[in-house]
Amino acid sequence: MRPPRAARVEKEQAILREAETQFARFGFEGASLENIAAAAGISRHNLLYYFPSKDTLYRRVLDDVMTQWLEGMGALAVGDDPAAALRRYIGAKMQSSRDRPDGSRVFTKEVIAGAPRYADAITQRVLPVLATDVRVFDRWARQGRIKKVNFTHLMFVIWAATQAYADLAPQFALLLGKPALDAADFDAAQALIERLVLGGLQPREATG
Amino acid sequence: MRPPRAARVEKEQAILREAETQFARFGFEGASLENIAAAAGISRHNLLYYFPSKDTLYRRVLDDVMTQWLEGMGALAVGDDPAAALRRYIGAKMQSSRDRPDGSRVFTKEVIAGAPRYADAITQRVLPVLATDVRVFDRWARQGRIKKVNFTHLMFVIWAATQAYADLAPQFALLLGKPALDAADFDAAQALIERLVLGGLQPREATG
DNA sequence: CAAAGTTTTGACTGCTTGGTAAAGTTTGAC
DNA sequence: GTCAAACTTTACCAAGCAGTCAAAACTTTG
Repeated sequence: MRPPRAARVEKEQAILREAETQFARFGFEGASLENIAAAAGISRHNLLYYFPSKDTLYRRVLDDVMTQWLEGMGALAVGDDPAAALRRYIGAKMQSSRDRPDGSRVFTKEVIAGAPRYADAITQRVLPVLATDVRVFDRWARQGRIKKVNFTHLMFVIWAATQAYADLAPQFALLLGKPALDAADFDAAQALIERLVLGGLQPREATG
Repeated sequence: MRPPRAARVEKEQAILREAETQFARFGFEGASLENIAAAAGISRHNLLYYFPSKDTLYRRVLDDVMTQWLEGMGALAVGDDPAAALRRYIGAKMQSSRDRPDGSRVFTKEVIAGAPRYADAITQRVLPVLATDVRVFDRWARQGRIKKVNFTHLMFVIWAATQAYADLAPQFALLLGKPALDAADFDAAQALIERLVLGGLQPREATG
């Protein structure tokens, strides 16, 4: 029998959307299938028909988030202007923080807990892309176009800074006296991060 | 009756220590008093004698973490050399990430969830100290000693970068192919963050 | 319509949760 | 030793949890 995929896919997406927000708020252990199902407008038993276990659902959410991230990462070496490439990468990561903060939050919570359920995917999917990007940086450094620093840690810091505007947005908003971050905040943050990264990679004239 | 404080304080500290690791791993909803008590070597009911509710215990953990952080923050304006002050501040924050990563993790998880239980403390305790620090930056900028940027966001980025080496340490370790971050990693990260921040604040010669 | 498939629901299990009330035990001051 | 305060344990509660099994309802296709 040819199943009417459209309806099914649509329902799965609704479940995944709600799961993302609930996992972001309560973490794996704290979130409940009951609440996720209710938010998606179905019963828990029905949810368990589409995703046979809580673990399966959780991994799907993380898989989707990571797939989106890796697309941005792989594009770092496109073109050959370091400044342009870095700006593009920072912009893309920042856009993820704006558009899909809950995805980032689920991922961060998983990592904070020690990645008990997703360590394998991190090493298998992220590590090769990271290695490629670091090699690009090294080439640029050899060509004298950017200062040679520890590029692995540079990527870590860029991740941390850009993801913070998804994960820690509530705190930042509180400290800015707003109900939520607005476009101007994201623009200011992005400009600052670009400045720090590009300024720190200036090839001539060391700092301090 | 004069209670023998020593034993009591000691037991409370043991509970708080275990609570910090459990909350860091599982979050507020996911952590259980049963497990925290067991890790501290007492029964759940006995724990509830020292901390009358899960909420009380949780807030105490966060209070302690924040108190330690604010000490470092308030010291930013000591002396009058921007570079030295920033280096000192980054170093202090980085040291917190090394020494007490679980504290940072509990805090981050709370914020990611939208700070449902701690928003008041963040505004009441952090905001004034942040405002003071930003004013110091502004003075330095007026004196032409550092470039004028958005200093509030600068603090956010410094927090994000330094805390990441507590919160995201498991991910970083995985990607570095180690069981855990070592002293060299923290040193390299700290040097890089200092470089980015100080390089980005260079008063003359804008970047790009 | 009827049969084969897909989707939804109901009943149920076994377990853990935070919290209360009360009884019991240890402790230290006098 | 006495007595009260500090501490610990036992018993209990109502609620929520993930997941299994089978039956029922609905859709689609011959």
